[in-house]
Parts: sequence; structure tokens; C-alpha cells
Amino acid sequence: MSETSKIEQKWQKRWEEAGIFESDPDAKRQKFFVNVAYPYMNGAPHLGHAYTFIRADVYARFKRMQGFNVLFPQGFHATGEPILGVVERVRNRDQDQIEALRALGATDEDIKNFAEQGPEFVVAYWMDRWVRTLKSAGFSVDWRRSFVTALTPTYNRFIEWQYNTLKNKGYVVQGTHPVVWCPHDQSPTGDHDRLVGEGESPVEYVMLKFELDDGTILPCATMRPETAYGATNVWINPDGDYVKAEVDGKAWILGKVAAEKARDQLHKVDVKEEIKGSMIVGRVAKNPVTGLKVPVFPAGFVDPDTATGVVMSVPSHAPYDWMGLHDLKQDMGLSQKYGIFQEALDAVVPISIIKVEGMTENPAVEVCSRMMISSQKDAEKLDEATDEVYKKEFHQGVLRENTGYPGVRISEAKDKISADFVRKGWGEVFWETTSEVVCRCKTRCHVKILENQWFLKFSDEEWKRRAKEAISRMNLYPETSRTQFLNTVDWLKDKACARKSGLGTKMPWDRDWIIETLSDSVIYMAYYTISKTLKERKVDADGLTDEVLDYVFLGKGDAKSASKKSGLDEKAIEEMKGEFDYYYPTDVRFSAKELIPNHLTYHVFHHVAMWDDPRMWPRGVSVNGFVTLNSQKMSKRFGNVKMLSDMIETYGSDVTRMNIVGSNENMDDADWRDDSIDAFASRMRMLHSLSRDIEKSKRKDMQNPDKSFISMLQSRIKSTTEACELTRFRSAIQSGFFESTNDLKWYIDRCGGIENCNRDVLEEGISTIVVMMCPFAPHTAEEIWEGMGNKKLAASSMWPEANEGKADSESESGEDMIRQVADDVRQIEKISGIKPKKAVIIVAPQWKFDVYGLVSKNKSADFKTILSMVKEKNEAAVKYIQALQKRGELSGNLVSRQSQLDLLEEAKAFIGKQIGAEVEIQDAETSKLEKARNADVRKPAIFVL
RNA sequence: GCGGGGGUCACCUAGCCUGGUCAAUGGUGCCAGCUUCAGAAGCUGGUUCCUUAGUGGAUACGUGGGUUCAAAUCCCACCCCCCGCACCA
Repeated sequence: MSETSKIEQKWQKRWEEAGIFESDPDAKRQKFFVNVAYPYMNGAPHLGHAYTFIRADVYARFKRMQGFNVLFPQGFHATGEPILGVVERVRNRDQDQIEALRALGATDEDIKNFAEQGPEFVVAYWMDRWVRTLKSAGFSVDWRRSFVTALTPTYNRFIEWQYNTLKNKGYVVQGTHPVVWCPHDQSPTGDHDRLVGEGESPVEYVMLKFELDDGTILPCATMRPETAYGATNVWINPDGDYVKAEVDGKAWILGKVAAEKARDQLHKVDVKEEIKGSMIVGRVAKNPVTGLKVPVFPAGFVDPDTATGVVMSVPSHAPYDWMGLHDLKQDMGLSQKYGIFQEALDAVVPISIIKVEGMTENPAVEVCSRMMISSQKDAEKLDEATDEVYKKEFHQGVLRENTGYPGVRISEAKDKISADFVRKGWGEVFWETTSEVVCRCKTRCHVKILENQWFLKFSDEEWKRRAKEAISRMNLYPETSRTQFLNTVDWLKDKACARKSGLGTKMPWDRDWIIETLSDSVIYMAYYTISKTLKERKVDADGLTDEVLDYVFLGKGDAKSASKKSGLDEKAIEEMKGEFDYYYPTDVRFSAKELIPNHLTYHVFHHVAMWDDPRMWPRGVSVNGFVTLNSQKMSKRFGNVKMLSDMIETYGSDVTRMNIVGSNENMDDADWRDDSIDAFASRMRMLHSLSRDIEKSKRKDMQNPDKSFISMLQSRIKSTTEACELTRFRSAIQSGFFESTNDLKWYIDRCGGIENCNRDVLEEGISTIVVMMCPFAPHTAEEIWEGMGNKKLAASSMWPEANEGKADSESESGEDMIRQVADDVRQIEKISGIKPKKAVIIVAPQWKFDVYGLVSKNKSADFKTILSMVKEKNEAAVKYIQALQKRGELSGNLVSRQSQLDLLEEAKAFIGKQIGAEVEIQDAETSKLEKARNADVRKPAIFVL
């Protein structure tokens, strides 16, 4: 075992023994509830998880050090399909799955148990891994409150109570809903279950009911129903498989596949006979919109498997249709084969129904000829042409007089036209996927309308309003995420909240359904507050009646009656209620930004539904970006995944924590860089070794460097604290760790080594830095802290507070001047190439001074004036500047001439060391050097001799 | 298509809300020097171009305009990149 991990384990043990992370209600202290979205138990934590989790731990530690009674619990998630999927695949000896588990460190014995013991074992296995890893990362979690969803009966009971409550309030409703459906698996096909068609979703077509002479309906599916006014004919694939069927009691002809789809879309379909498309070519169909009778023509571009397999032809506005006609007219053989007369073909001319500025009457014709498309087989160009025509017509096109909507813009009227057509009985809605979708089982999917599905009624306006109210009250880190939350609320439609398969809690009133994973993970933060009691008092699920939970969480009814009916000890009930009342709501919830559009917004919705009292609504959310590895996307497929436990083993927890949390903040992606690790490690080593040398310092008096260092430390404290509050940990590490240690280095250098430092100042500086790095690198902080003679744990020490009284901008300006002079001396030496024996520094005459650190708080004029006054040797400048300072319009300090002389005199040795030469300070006014007296300088002048 | 976030001097990032201390923060890389048996680490300095004894100037914050005494920062247009879009954790 490495030295680092020995030290880290030592402190982890000490923390555990001290029990400082276990939190119980304490009326005298203010609570703070930090939590992370719980992880799913089908793998071990990798750096992606680690980023969010470490951020949460840093914040919990920070708040604890600020004196809050911090509750930081951690639960685990097992609801849903994937765990069952793993078990099934292992049972089927799926080699890919077994390899994947081995790669995660599972032994053959483990894998055997996966198969034999099933989900319980899988969950227990990963939970164990997670807990061990999080502990080794130094997490300050109250482990007494942990639990896992789905497999915990009391948790199931809690979820039942949640859904009973929601249903009583009318937030859970039953309804129908279109989903992408696999006819083979007989289940919805989610994105991750697809071989082809990731990201595709159901869209609404309108199938317009063209009618053949005998009354048979020929449904033409279209996404542009308005173009029905320009339909010249109907297309059918002559070689395609079609059926004659009775649909909802009427005779239809449609694609064979389409008949199946229609059946899944709540139509009553009875297939009578299979036919080829060619059988209806040449017949005449009546357009339901215009009443016009148009012929049915053959076209190879019609896919009988897409939508209804029948389309109407609008050659004026659809490039495919125009080319279809073109081909038919060219190929006499084809038209003869299907018995289409030349006259019939000649009769078909494009009917323009949309006017587009800057385009001819028939945009499709125009574009086809411009792009030199020669046939309907030129699919690539035709798709491009279609896209172009469609976009122009949609955005700029206006319907002509020959339609039912003259002068209307397509983009504005499209939805209304569809609705009108359906209402008038000219057409019906038909669902299709946006593009081809193929299930993992290799079956082509289509859209099914699910019936009797349970929904959370997120479309409810009042519910939305309350969700928005809650969001507006929340602290969001970063603030920029707020619009995303609000937009999500607007955008959210009813959400299916139950499935037929997977692990989870059964819908209490409809045991066929299982509450789905995103729907049973939204108010469980409340469960943390009772989880400890449930375990300690061994409460079983039966005891947790709705009445008990109503009392505990909502304050309804009374404990006595709830106790009597449930048989649960009244003390247990009161204890749970006490915990809940004390800790709720959550103060900050940490998560990755990908959960904003779903989980995080749902969790707001559910809280406002469950609790009428806004004081119980979540108070804050902090989101972070993704994690990349050395700028490469983390991806299991390319083996580009790093496990947290490996990183801890290799680098130690502290460095790992800093390297990930310090790499970025806000919603930007965090980049794990192997090569930045040293920066953290070496800085910590430096701090550690300095802390051991403190006792070498002997000086007692306060000199300028001392005052300046202490002053700068105050601003570091301030900015570090502010950054931490906003969960901007990169900034916090920047100022609280890197910049403050830089200050420390300068201070020691300036004093001429640690021996010449002021003991108290040095100790205060190092202590402050160590305490500020404690949330980030807790183990190292403890180690240094103890080494400095502290008895109390660093983790329970107080976070430093900036002391305004110690701010001293004058001495900071002084140090700044020394820095400048020292820098200049080095520059001159270097550029001149002289190895000097002596450097003479001459302080300028009265009017010639520098404006170190001066900042104008007023806008333009003043600062400009000052500069020009200084340049023009105006002695009044000093008075003017002083007046401005008095009025508070200028911040910063002038370094007066006398101070310049004094400071430089005192810093002679330090400056001399830069070039290894003697330094002499002279006053320009009394200088013996003629050159110096006459020099036109603004800063102290330097001559190297 | 809808919604969100971005484009900064090698790379990653700060600054932008509240315009002037911005040739612009910090880290990494690279170069030089010190240290070292060597390596690693550490330390110091440099890292747009020209010029200079610590200076001055030019060009620069996606592109093009605009507002202003003054723009990385405000306004307009454009180009490009990333992410989410539901029954899935």
C-alpha cells in the first residue's frame, strides 16, 4: 500500500470514529441538506459520476465548516430494466456482457452469482463497490441513511404513498399515447434499444381519404395536407404489397404493413385480400378536399412500407411528384404496361397553390430543372430539392386563391389546416416515425397508440405555474441554467409514468403497472430523513400506512391514531416526523446538466404537487457538465473510461478530487488531465513542507510584507468563500489554493527566507490555506493540520472569515512597488548584459510618482484626468487624487515618496539578491549622481553600475 | 425543427452582466537558465510581431458592421461548434 493511501485511510478511520459526518436533528444548530442524484446499480463509479459526487462532498464539507449541521446522505437506484437485462444476458451466457463485467472487476464467482442469485445480488454487489469507493474517496456521507430503491419494501411503500397522494390530487391520469413500438418484442422501443433510428420519434401525418369509384377509401398519407389543393393524381407502387381491408367498417386499400400499423393505432382492421399495387393503377379517385377526380399512377419511389403506402401527387410543389410524372411521360412502355392513355397523362399538369417570392409558379419544376435532375431514381438530388422547396414554401410561402386559405402563410396555418381537414372528415391522423426505426431484435418498428397508460399530468397549467414558482424561488448554480428549467416546464407534456416490466414499485391501484424509474426517484430525498429510523427501529413496510406517512411528511392527522391503526410505535412516528421537519427541504442537489430536462425538473413538479407549503420545496440545484478524459469524450465503446477507484489507487483521493473538481466549473465540461496532476501534488507537498518549517521563523514585529500578506489573505478568503457558495470550485481552488500559496511564496521570498518571517503571520497564512483546502483535499489538510499541533480535526474546524480590519491596501501597494522595482532591476540586468556590482535606485521627485494600484470607480473622465495630470507634472495631482480617495471614488493607494524611500531601504537586501549585487537607495533631490537628478522618471529610477 | 450553451494570444480556461488598472487570468505544453552523477521533481525567467537599459508602437478576443472619447465587454447581421428533445437511466 502506498504512503498516500495509508495516510488517507488513517484519516477516514478517524472521521468515522469521531462520527462527525453523522447528522441528527439539533434545534440549536441550523441544518443544511446536501444531496446527489443517486446512481444506478449496474456498474462501478467512473470519473463522470465522480465529478458530481465530489462536488457534492466538497460543498457538504464547506457548509459543515461554516457551522451548519450538514446532512449528506447517499442512496442507490435499482428501478427499471437494465439490472434485469444484465441478469438475463449473463444467464444466456452473453460473452460481451460477461467481458464487460470482468472489465469492471467482477470475478467468475461473482458472475456466477449474478446468474444464479439474480437482481438482489447484482444490486448488493455494486452497492458494496460504490460504498467502498466513495469511502476511499473521503466522502463525508452519513451512511446510516443509505438505501436502495425497488428492492426495499419500505421504499416501495413510500412510493405507493406518493402515487396515492398524487392520484388523489388529480395529477395521475390515464390516457392514450403514441410510442415507437416493436411488434416483435411487443414493447416500446427506446432510443438505446434501437439498431437504426436513434433520435427518431412519432410524428403526425394526415391520411386524406381519397375515394375510388366504388367507394373504397385510398388513404394518402401526407405531412403537407395543404397541398391537397394541388393534387393532380395518386401514386402507388405497382410492385408493392397492398391489402383490401375493412377499416372501421369501411372498405380501404392500403399498404400491407400500413394495415398492421392502423391496427396499432386504434383502428379496427380486418384484412380481406392481399393485392399488388398495380391492380389499382389507372383507376380514378376523388380528392376529399377539392372533390376533383384524379387518376392513380404507378411510381417506384413510393415505399409501400412507409406510412400508408399511398401518396397524392403534387407536381407543382413536390420534386418527386414532378419527376414521377416526367418519367411516366418519357417511358411509353411503362404507361402502356399499366394501360394509361397518353391523353390521361397529358391532362395532368401541375397546379400551383403556393406563392413564393422569388420563385416561379411551380417551384418543384424550377428546382428540378436547375439541379438537372433527370429521373425519380436520382434520390440524393431529389431529397435535396425537396428539402429546399419545402423550406422556402414553409417559411415564405403563401397559399393562393385556389385554396381554402387564400393569403395565408404556410408556417402559420399548417396545424390549423390539418385539424380542419380531420374535423371535416376528409382525413384522419396517422402516426409514423420520423425516419426508419429498427429494433435491436432487427424488427422494423412503427408507432403504436398505447391505451390505458398512466400519466403524470405535466401538461396541467396550474401545475406548471406552481413548478415555475418553485423554480423562481430556487438557488440555481450556475444561474444560467434557470432558463433551461423554465423552458422545460413550458415544453413538458404528459409523462407516462408506468411500464409493464422492470424492477420497481407496482402502481398501488393497478398492479399490472410498475412505476417507472424517472417517476420513482423524485421525492426520495424525503425518504433519507426517515431511513435511519426505519432501519434502527426495524420498521417493516406494513407499518408505513398512508396515514402514518401523511402525518410524517404532510402533518396531516395525528400520531396517536396513525400509530393505533398501523401498529407502529408512536415514538418511531414522532421521530421520523421530527427528522423530516428539521431537515426538509433539500438545500442543494447536485447533478449533471443532462438531468435538467427530465429528472431535475420532474423533481420540482413532484415537490410542488406533494407539498402545498412552498417552504418544503427544493431550495437549490447545482449542475455540472460532462467529463472528458484528456479532451476525449468518455466512451465505453472506445475503452476511454476511467474508474474512480483506479484513480484513487494511482494518485490518491485528494489529488484526484482536486484534479477533477479544479478542472472546470459551471456547466462546462470538466477535462481530466493526467498532466495537470503534478500541479496539485507538488503544491500540496510544498505547503506540507512549509508547515513543518514554521517554527524556524522567529521575527515578531509587523513589517510591510507581513501586513501586505495578511491583507491579501483576506481577499483570498473572500473570493474563495464566494466561489464556494456558488459551487464554483475551480475558482475556489484557484484563489484559495494556487493564488494564496503564490502569495505565501512571495511573502517568504520577500522576507528573505522562512527564518525571517513573522511567526504569527506565517502560521496564520498556512493555517488559513490549509483550512480552505480542507473540503477539496481533506486528507492532506488533516495531515498538515495535525502536524501544526492542532488537536481538533480540520474537517470540523471553522471556515475562515475575511477580516476587513486586516485589509491594508497601502502596504499591498507598497509590496507591489517593491515587486515592480525588483522586476525592473532583473530586466535591466538581463537586457544590458552587464553583471553589475551595484544598483542605485533613485526615488523620483515629488511630482513624479507612480499610480500603483489606483482604480477609479467613477467612469471615464477622472481616471483620464489623473493620468494626464501626472504626465504633465501637475503637483495638484496629489491633492486631487487624495480628494478623490476621500470621497471613495478612488480605490487603491498612492505610495508616498517617503514610504517609497523607507520601503526600498528596507527591501534593499531582497532586491539585491535578484541580481547578486549591492543596492543603494537615493533620493533624486539629494542624489550625487547628476544623471539621476536630471532623469525624467515616474517610478523609482534604477541605475546599474 | 424546438430549446439550451458556446467560439479568447499552442492547448484548456478567466474576463463579458456593471465598457477604461486588458497584450488580456490561471494551469498545461514549449524554450532558456539554475539545481542534479543521471533521470524525475523543484526553482527563475520567457512564450503575437517590431523596437528598447526597465520603453514605445503595431496587430489582436469567430466574421462583418454599428454605438462610444474608449469595446473581448453593449447593439445588429452572419458563420461555425457542442448538448437535450421523453416512456430511457
